[in-house]
Amino acid sequence: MPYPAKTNAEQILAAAVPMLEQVGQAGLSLRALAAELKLTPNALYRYFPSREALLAAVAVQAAEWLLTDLQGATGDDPAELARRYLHFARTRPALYDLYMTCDSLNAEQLRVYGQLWELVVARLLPLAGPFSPQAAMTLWGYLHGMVGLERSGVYDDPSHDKPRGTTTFGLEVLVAGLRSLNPVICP
Amino acid sequence: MPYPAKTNAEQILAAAVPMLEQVGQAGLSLRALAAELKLTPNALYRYFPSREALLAAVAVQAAEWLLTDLQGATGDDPAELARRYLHFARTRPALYDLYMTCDSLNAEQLRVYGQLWELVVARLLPLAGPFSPQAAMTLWGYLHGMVGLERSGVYDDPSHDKPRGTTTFGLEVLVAGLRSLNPVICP
DNA sequence: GTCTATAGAGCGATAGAC
DNA sequence: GTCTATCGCTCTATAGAC
Repeated sequence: MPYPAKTNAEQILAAAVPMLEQVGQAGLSLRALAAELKLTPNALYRYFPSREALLAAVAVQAAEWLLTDLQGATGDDPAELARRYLHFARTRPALYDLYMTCDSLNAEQLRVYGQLWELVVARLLPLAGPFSPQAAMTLWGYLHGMVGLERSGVYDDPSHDKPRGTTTFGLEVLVAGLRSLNPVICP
Repeated sequence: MPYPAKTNAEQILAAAVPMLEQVGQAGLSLRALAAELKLTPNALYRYFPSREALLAAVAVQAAEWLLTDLQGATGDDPAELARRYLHFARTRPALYDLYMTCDSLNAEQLRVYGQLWELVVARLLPLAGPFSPQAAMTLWGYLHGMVGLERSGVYDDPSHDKPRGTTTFGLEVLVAGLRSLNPVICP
């Protein structure tokens, strides 16, 4: 055959991830990705029908990695879960962004997202009991927000001494609040 | 004079705000903005040296509006402050985004941001006392995160019944947690 | 399955006339 | 201060040869 396969979907994804981390979601172009793989841009369309589909595949990859990370948390302490979540978001910001904002996932791809949600709800059961879903959403929102604040650089503003290490402080406040709302469950 | 002034900085900003809300930060183009004002793209450069400078001016405008909204909150209840913050972020999402992510502000422009910070810290003094800065950052992070979650559509996922109305729930948890950490200040 | 070539569109910013 | 004209660059996606 005159044109043997030079690549495959896995290879393309593997090249897309570090490139995404460098240039961000909006900056990732099929042209640059193809060049990195020493291909013409057109070749990628054999494996992904559109740029959007490729990004969706990367988002699923990100969700799977995050799931694996969170599954590694042992015990009932939500702080361990939070620590791992923050580590992923901080060390792979563009991947985390894509995971949070990608809205072109099909039903099959959404399953990983569901697994993540269920894992967190299950881990918060000992702390929050029947309020576990609400607690999970609250914790998720808090962590997601702190990641955003850290990234926007509000800690670096020298003129209005922002407190350092607030992320941990807030987490303790949150856990304390959950405990106080469930004195029976968590005596 | 053959070419009298057809516009000014205020008018340009006034046109930029609704256009930003429609197309988002990345989608705002000088060409479209100029067309809206019935000008050629080049005319805008008399009033703003670059697209980035124009966006910075809009971000400051956004911060000023948010400050005015928050100043309208009376009493010591953080829920009122939170309600107004959420209302701004929900009703003017692109403006809120720009306010949170714009990183090309000069020192003068950053002053409004400082005023916002100081207002929140002051309002949280009765609740958190000496921990007021940490409490402010925690509350800010939580609200910012919930805005992001709401926007990413996690509440709409039908397959994994996410709890509704969690934003209020989490706020109460947060306040309860702050109270429990400061039993002396808030008996 | 990859290639060349191109369609078709977008953008920020600048030069110089008036 | 606004205009015309343009530079120089970006991109996704498609058509058809091999």
